[in-house]
Amino acid sequence: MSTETIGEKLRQLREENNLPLRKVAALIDIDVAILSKMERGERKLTKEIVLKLADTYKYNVDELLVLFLSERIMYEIQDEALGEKALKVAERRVKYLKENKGK
Amino acid sequence: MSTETIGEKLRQLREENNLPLRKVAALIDIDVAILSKMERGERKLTKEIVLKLADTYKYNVDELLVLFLSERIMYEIQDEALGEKALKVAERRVKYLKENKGK
DNA sequence: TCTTTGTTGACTGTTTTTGTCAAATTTATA
DNA sequence: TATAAATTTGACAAAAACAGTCAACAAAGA
Repeated sequence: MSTETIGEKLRQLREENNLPLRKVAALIDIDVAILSKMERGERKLTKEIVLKLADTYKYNVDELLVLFLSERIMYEIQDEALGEKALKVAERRVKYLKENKGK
Repeated sequence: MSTETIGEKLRQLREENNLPLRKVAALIDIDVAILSKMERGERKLTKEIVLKLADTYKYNVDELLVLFLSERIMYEIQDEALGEKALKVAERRVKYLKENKGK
């Protein structure tokens, strides 16, 4: 099971592409410092940045987005004892909403 | 399936106990306006408030907390197409963390 | 050593959130 | 209806969270 954070994943991708922070930051138009912090989890990523980076590295966008979203979800439940139950309830509700969408 | 929000649930509980906002607000030491907004979903609830209200109404704390947490989770994924997948990934990760807790 | 790369922290301004309050509205009851 | 009780609403200010900019610093390589 993959236990890496999205930040770690993005750093890995950047290194595989042999791109320095400086260049990637320029490509997606943000400050080097911010990108550095995002890769290390010191700053939260945004959906937009994730999309731009997926494009930059030509990497599966959905996989990155799922990782990104799941991390935000995990942040919400932190170390809550009831986290797992809450996840299951949320899942049921999402399914319910999907079935009744547009209604 | 229960599709009510935690706010609606809390309002229902308050009414079942025949308590006016004024009194409950005084009991848990917050402003009436805030409690009113929380019940109607205009203000986000906090874990602390949920705990205090469960106590005030003598209602199952875990049930309310799960509702509370799942609502925050749903807020994170909103109308994301990948929301359901992200939930599943989060679930796997929580389980993984549980198994390896303390390590 | 010089150069490139990455990290860190301070500083600024902006947005978001929070608490407080009073006026306005709704609801219930005498 | 008139009065009181209950609830809602919006304005305001304080506090907290967040985002972008920059320069100094540290690490690693050529």
